[in-house]
Amino acid sequence: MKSNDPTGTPPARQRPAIVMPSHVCGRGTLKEAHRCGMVREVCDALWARLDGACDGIRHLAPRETLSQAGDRLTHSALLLDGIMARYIAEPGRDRNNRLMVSIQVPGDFVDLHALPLRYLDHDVAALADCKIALFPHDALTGIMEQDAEHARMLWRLTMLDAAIHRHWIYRAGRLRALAAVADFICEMDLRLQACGKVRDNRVPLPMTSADLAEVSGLSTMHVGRVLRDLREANLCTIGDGVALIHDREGLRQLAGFDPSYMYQLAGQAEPTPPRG
Amino acid sequence: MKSNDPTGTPPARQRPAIVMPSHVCGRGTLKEAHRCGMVREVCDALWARLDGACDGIRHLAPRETLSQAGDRLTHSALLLDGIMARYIAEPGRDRNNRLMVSIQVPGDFVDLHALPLRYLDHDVAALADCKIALFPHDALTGIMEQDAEHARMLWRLTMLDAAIHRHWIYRAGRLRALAAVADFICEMDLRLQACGKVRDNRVPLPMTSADLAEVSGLSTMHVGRVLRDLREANLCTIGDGVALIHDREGLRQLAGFDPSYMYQLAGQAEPTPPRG
DNA sequence: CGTATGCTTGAATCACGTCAACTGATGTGG
DNA sequence: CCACATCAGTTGACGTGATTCAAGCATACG
Repeated sequence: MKSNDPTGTPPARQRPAIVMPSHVCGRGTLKEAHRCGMVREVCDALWARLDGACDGIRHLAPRETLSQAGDRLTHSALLLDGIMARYIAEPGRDRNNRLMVSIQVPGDFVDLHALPLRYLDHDVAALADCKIALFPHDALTGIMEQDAEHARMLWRLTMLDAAIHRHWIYRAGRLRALAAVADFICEMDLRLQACGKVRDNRVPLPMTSADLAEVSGLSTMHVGRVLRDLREANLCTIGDGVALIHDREGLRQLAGFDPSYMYQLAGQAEPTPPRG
Repeated sequence: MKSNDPTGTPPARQRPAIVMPSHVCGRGTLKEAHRCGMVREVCDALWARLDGACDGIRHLAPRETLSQAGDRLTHSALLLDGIMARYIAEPGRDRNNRLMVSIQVPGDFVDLHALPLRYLDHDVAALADCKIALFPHDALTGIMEQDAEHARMLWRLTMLDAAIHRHWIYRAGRLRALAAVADFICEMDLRLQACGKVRDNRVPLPMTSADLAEVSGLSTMHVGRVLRDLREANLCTIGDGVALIHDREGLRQLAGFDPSYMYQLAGQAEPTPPRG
């Protein structure tokens, strides 16, 4: 299967894009507990249809690769538990020079954009132990054909992803190291709150300094300095798979954080669009 | 109308989101010449439907704003001629600290993502004189309802946009000033080639150093230094609204440019996904 | 017990930002 | 016609934020 490859030799091309579900599935696979975070937006009817379309649950080990750039994909995955990341590694697939372009939390579709695109421009991998639900593209196409409102919602989910992409461009282009890391923590805080993972200001964040470097485009060592500064400023303590938020307001102020780019997740009422 | 406001006073909220078409339109508005660049992907049937759905052509002056973050949008626009940009300006709408998160060339839908999102997280403005075709969201929804294949194609167009977003994240996070600007030029070269705007290696690029600074997250003056370096390295000469490519291969090598993130636009055959 | 992995620290270097002054082209009103 | 303003581009000096390299030190794991 597509695990991380310690031999360093690139996996042969034409790797089987076939997914091996660990269970045979069908109606009743998706629990109400899985309807968290971004996927909370879908209506009951669509959720029921997705439940019927799901044809597998799969577990991923930490650092395990789900798909690579260029793989022909036949399924898309909803992240049920854990945390996953998407990487661009140009040129020549240099592992040490890749950048994280997206991160997914429970309730996110990890690679729904592969439905209209058929293959992706980036790699998808698990950061921690993960559980995903698999949906054949044929079944998703069927859902789109039967109800345009459902098609619009699936589209919308990928557009919320794109809105986050834009914010990441802004972060990388305009924010300094300290503000950039603070901004990322604020985003993860909010997104993990939305799927009920934050208790007592403890944000579960199974990422090393090296992971944060791949998010922010900084060097690992400078990330370490930034984390120390955030800790000494009594804003938050990051490490051991947890971000402990000491001063949420201070952290947001430092980052200049405005959550409106996350639309519903920011907790705003739809009819009154945010204004700066 | 929503022009750039020299008085400095922000336009009153609840600005009319109503678009004033300069012509009354209908079938026959879209010419075959407008089917260039990204929109070349749409099939004849969808193109005909879009033609029927178009309810206005609008001209924009350089620097004129089409819409601002938070505006409730009722139309989406296809760029027929000119060049447009999308900006994030946090916090507090500081014009001098905004970043360009996207750029649109003829054949791009400028704000199709507003259809599932209803309002946007960023501003949209013209860089040069522009001509856009307007499509009411209701009519686009009608197209989606009638043919799921068309819905999938509209979705796909926005996902190609998102793929470019991801590359911009990569550029901002991983590339140094020289490589980043070179990379941007390579992208514009390719995209403007795809809409037939490049003749004799002259890429029409109506952007100032300040615009390029807003693309790359650099200061205006450092952009100036980078442009000088590119010129003295005999790679390309940028200025006066034109990028003159002297050595396309050298430029791509400097940037580490791999166009596969632009999918069809990169000129690859669909059945053989690109591999690095 | 040795060997990764993850975090830390310090010093040297470099890339980029900032400030200020200057040029040349364009436009405007008297 | 000239005086003046504006804007795009350029240059040089200087400050600083981030990278890089090297070394040290835990913990976890074979």
